[in-house]
Amino acid sequence: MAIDRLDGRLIVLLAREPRIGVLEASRRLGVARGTVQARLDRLQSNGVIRGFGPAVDPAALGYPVTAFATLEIKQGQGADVRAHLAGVPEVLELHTTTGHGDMLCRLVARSNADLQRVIDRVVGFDGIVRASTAIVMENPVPLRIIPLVEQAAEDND
Amino acid sequence: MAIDRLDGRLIVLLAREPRIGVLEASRRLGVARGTVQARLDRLQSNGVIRGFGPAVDPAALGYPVTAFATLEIKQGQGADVRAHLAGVPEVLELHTTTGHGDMLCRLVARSNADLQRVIDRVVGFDGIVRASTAIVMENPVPLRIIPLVEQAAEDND
DNA sequence: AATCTGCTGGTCAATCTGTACAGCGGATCG
DNA sequence: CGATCCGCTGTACAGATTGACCAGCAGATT
Repeated sequence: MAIDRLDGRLIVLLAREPRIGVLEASRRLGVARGTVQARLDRLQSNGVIRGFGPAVDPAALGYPVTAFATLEIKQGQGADVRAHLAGVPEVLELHTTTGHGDMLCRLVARSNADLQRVIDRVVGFDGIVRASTAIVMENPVPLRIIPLVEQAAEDND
Repeated sequence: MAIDRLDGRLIVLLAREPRIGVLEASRRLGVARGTVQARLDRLQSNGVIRGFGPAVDPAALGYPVTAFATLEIKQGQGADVRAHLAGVPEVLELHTTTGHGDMLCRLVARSNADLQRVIDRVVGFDGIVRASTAIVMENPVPLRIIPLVEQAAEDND
């Protein structure tokens, strides 16, 4: 669970250059190949590394518009709303939260006009009382993990 | 840019089982290995697939609390605020948006108490006028891309 | 009809993977 | 203090995969 500096360096290295294999990683880190293999196995069974899936860019797929929608849900309808939203491909992510809204979801669309269609589909469901949408203009910090990994590696060192 | 069914199947296959190589993928898809290689190359230079970095779980790293903060920014301070937030490891993602707030960021923390520290650090900056935070309780739909890829593959087929 | 493009099925050498082993140093424990 | 455990090193091996080619072929384009 707690990662040490070597784990941190390994993760950062893999994040920066995913194509290098275990052997090359061991060379870069200055440790034996078996060590890297053991660390990787451990990190994966720990769940620290969930996998190495391809990072797909929705924009390149033809969905350049991103938005966040805050949804207010009718009491007791949570499960139904979740199931409904899970069925919409443009819903990339859904959270239930504290605070003003009850749920927060990330949407993508083919254009601003298309976003209207997506929102209609998202909110056109009985359990949803109200929705407010914020369209993303810029993304100054894309989803990242390296700084956190470095932080965690130093804390647990 | 537009992906066809084979691209879609390839991406989905890789997303589901990242460890399989080009050879195994070609077997599963029933095409020649060279074809898979060519498709992969194309998808990567298109930017559809940005890479194969490790998917790190912040919770397993010791950061089980996630929150979204909506920030209101003083006019003209955007760039400074961005730089400030980019320097906070617990800020995993930052967007500028339309709507009530001006920015939306995703935070993680070691605990609810620790979240206070993170928020203080985030909002303790001159350009930030107001912040409202929503703590994530559940994550019914974790960040996903497969349904969108399938959608895109069928549209452009 | 000539061209292009993308896919096929095959080859090659080079590399990497998974697995195993013995040795070694540091830390833990009775 | 000595025994033991654990993680890392360095090495070995067979088997699989990779990247790079190639000629042939079918469908679409010009």
